[in-house]
Amino acid sequence: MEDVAAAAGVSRSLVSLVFQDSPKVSEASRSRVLVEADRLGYRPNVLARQLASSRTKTIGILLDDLHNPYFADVLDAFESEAESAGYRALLANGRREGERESEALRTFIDHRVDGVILASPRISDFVLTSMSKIAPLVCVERRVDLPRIDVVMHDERIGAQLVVNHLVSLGHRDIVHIDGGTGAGAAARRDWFMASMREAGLAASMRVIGGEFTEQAGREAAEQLVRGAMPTAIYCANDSVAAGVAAVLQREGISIPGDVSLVGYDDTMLAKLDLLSLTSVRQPLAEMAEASVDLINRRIEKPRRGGEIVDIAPTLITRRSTAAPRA
Amino acid sequence: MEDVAAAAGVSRSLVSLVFQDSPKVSEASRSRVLVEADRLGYRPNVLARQLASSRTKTIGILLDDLHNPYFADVLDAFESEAESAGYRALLANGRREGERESEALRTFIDHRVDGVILASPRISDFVLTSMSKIAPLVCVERRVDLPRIDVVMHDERIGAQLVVNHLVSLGHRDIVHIDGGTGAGAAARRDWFMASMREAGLAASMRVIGGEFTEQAGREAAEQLVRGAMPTAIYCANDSVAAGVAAVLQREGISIPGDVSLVGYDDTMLAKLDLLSLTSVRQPLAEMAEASVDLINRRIEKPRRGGEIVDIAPTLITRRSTAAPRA
DNA sequence: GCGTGAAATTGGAGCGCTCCAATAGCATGC
DNA sequence: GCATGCTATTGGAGCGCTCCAATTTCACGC
Repeated sequence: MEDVAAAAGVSRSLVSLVFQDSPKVSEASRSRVLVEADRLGYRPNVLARQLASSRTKTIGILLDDLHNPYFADVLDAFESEAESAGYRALLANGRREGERESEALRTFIDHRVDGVILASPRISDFVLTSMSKIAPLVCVERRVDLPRIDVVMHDERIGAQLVVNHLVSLGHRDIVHIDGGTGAGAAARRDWFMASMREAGLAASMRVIGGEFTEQAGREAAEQLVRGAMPTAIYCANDSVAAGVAAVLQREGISIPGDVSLVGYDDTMLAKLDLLSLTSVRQPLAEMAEASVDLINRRIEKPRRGGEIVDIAPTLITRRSTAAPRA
Repeated sequence: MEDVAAAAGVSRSLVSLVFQDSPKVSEASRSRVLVEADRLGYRPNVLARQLASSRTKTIGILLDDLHNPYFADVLDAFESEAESAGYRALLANGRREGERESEALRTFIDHRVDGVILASPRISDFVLTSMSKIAPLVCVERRVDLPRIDVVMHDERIGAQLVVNHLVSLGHRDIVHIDGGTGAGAAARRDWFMASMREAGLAASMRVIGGEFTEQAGREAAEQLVRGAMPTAIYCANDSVAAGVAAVLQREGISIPGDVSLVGYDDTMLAKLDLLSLTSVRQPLAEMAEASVDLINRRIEKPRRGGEIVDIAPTLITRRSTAAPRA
């Protein structure tokens, strides 16, 4: 920096201003500095810059499990949103353990990120509360009710309604939901399914099977169904579960959607696979990402604001796995 | 830091030493400092630390496409390896564009990472060369031949042999390879397939169909095969291609492995899906990660070392998609 | 020619740490 | 009692930048 300043015949401060895109630098000096910087191969040291300015222009994104294709989509949406809002994104992988997540969160804070986005975190409320005093926190897909923490959710209620209405309008009445057990958001997904069925006047014919958010759980539930009374449609807690169900049905020679319609949730890569071509609920990740970054920005400006909850409507992507039931 | 020092009745330097785990601090002072730090909620500022020490203990991991489940596995392996070697991992997403990758690499360097691991990068040799003068670079799964850049590959030759030997020992002779077109590593995969077939004395009955590393390409190739002469086994350039092939075969009522055996590559989540249960070649990611971090460490110590190439043997994971051909 | 206000530029302190050379403390042997 | 060789501590300069208040420059009107 010193050298660039000398070469351009200006002070260090001026060079600093140029690299901050300050408007109060004359065009002449600006270009002179830029030329010399380029010639000398100078690039500002991000670390020093961050230390001096105490703003890092970085947000942390904490993911739960990169093996779940859903989180790849989440990451993509949130990273590009952060980027277009002028932030650099730092990533961390919680690997499904609250303990590791807390540690990752600490690391973010040690790195002085301007804010953190937590996707379906399992961190305890206690840790969340204490961290929220240090940096703005946004929880995505987990409804926490803590003083200064914002929440972004997609609207589970609409998701359930979309699925049930779609199936009902195709003529299904006998619909089973395989739930996500104790997984994050599983309860809401199940409850809204039941509510939607009741609304559709199908309270009598609805069924719920306990599961988990995994392929394995889908297989087990499907085997149970195959041995007992098959419904005409199966609505799974997520796409992985649906993949497990599909595997069993295929093995048993039960056709999708000929004999049974199948619906997933999250619209991941799995749903798009031609082999499965799964009707699935797509979370509005882009909008959720936008809302999250916006909430962080607003909390940076006004740290003592109360916690907000933003709900965003999902959409249903219909594919070949759903059709009218056999007459 | 000042406050902690005062509270513990020592100098700032001593506090610094404690947090560096220096061995030359007396047990008494150490615990006193630690206690006070904890009481005051002091945590060292990573930024300042990095600036002052000019070592960040961070390595950058550049991935190509997080939507490809293969890269999720890669990330996992490399991140945990970096971590256990005492590094923090910074992630970036190249999104399949050389241009974006170069930029991400720049960002890493701006952040003064101690080294960068590039997974199947598309960056030009020119950029690679100039960056390699600034930070240690390791290319994974791309065989570059540049002065100070190390390379880690899995051994494509062994991969091809494993597949061909497995199929041949099951009794297959008529084997088709759907290749990855111009994708990274596709040529090697194809060439070693042909070499292995020749070695097995099957030069006459081997076939190669041009493709790409995508599900779509798999479907197209499969349709071509269905319309023409079906082989008894299909060896795909990767698991996504195999998924595409499987979709078409299923639709056509061609049974796997009854009518045709199917083999993939990379052993991703797709291969593990019960629906597909795909025999696939597993890259030794853990070993590759270990080698990469080791190469970075060694280049930090000895920057002018010549570029090394490390090859690691893959293994074959057999599942239900392969069996003896119909008599 | 001079005062004026806005625009452009500058010097220097400070961000929170590390690292080095210098110093203090302390048992050891003679 | 003192030089010796340790180990444990300390002061202060420096990492590369930003930011503020102060200063210079400049165009303008009278």
